[in-house]
Amino acid sequence: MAGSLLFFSGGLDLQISERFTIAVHILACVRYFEGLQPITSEILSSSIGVNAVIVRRILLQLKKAGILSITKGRAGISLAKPAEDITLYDVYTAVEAVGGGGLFRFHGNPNPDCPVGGKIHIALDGSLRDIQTAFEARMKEIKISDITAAI
Amino acid sequence: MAGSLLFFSGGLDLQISERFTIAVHILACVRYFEGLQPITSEILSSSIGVNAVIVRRILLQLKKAGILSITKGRAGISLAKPAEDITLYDVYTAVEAVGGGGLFRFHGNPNPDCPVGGKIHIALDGSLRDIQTAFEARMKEIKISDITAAI
DNA sequence: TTTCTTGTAACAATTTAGATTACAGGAGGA
DNA sequence: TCCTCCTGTAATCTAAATTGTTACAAGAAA
Repeated sequence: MAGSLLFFSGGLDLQISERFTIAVHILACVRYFEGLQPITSEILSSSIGVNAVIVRRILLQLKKAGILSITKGRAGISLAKPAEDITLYDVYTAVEAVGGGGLFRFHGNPNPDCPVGGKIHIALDGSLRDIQTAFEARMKEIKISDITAAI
Repeated sequence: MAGSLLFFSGGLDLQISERFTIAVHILACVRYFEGLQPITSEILSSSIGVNAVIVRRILLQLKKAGILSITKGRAGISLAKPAEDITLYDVYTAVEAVGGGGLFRFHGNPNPDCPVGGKIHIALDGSLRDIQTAFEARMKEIKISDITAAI
């Protein structure tokens, strides 16, 4: 098993974690409560039902992606742009883009000496990318405002 | 946190594991070597670069899905139908359909007393389903024969 | 300056996948 | 029929990742 190391690494990034729906929940809350009441990670935490630190970590990712504005001190969480301009794809990349692995995980050590093993990567990659692209395209069509409209 | 249990359960099935690309690799091998040489889980294991037991487990899933025919005794692994009739979606459902969770994981305990938390589920589910559908639709268009054609 | 809240480190607990060993039980050839 | 090969499957282990939790430094506003 310790034979042919591939350039692919054994890296495991899993796929879409709860972070994604949590992030959407956060944005929906911010949008909904903006102007009505101060929004803190603690409040978000209680609406979402996960630990406040988890919320803060995701908050940071959304901030880094330019989706949220955050100031310390008293309650300073707000959308950095209109909810109509934030797509689920934006949220997905903000929150999930760790290692850039995409949806699929490729097994790490196909045997290069096997006619199939040596080419499976190149033979499959294009298709996987197509699928991922279709997935992302649909995500780009759905906006945070679409979600909040249903609330 | 042990407050409001949702009907959603805390069930976590992760998403697309290596099983998927391994399964495709298996099918490509079977297709490629059929008639040329006997195919065993051991041989597949060495082409794929994962343990033979892992291969066998996936073999069973593919068999259960009606994609492969397997007999015990000597080398009896073959496609149960033409490679043109096996889509990546078939493989995906065969291998990944554990619990039927789909691509997304929903956080388990949104607060039902919060106007957002109480509705986030219903507000998001449709969109998530749309995205998943787009993903699956593209998968249905790609066949094992497309993969082997590139080998 | 005081207070609130973010930003972040450190670590435990949980979960999942894949690796490995072991072995019972068909299937087919000799 | 017997022998051998290989599948089917359980049990256990390891590694990786995610979430939960505690704790605290630092920034912003009142």
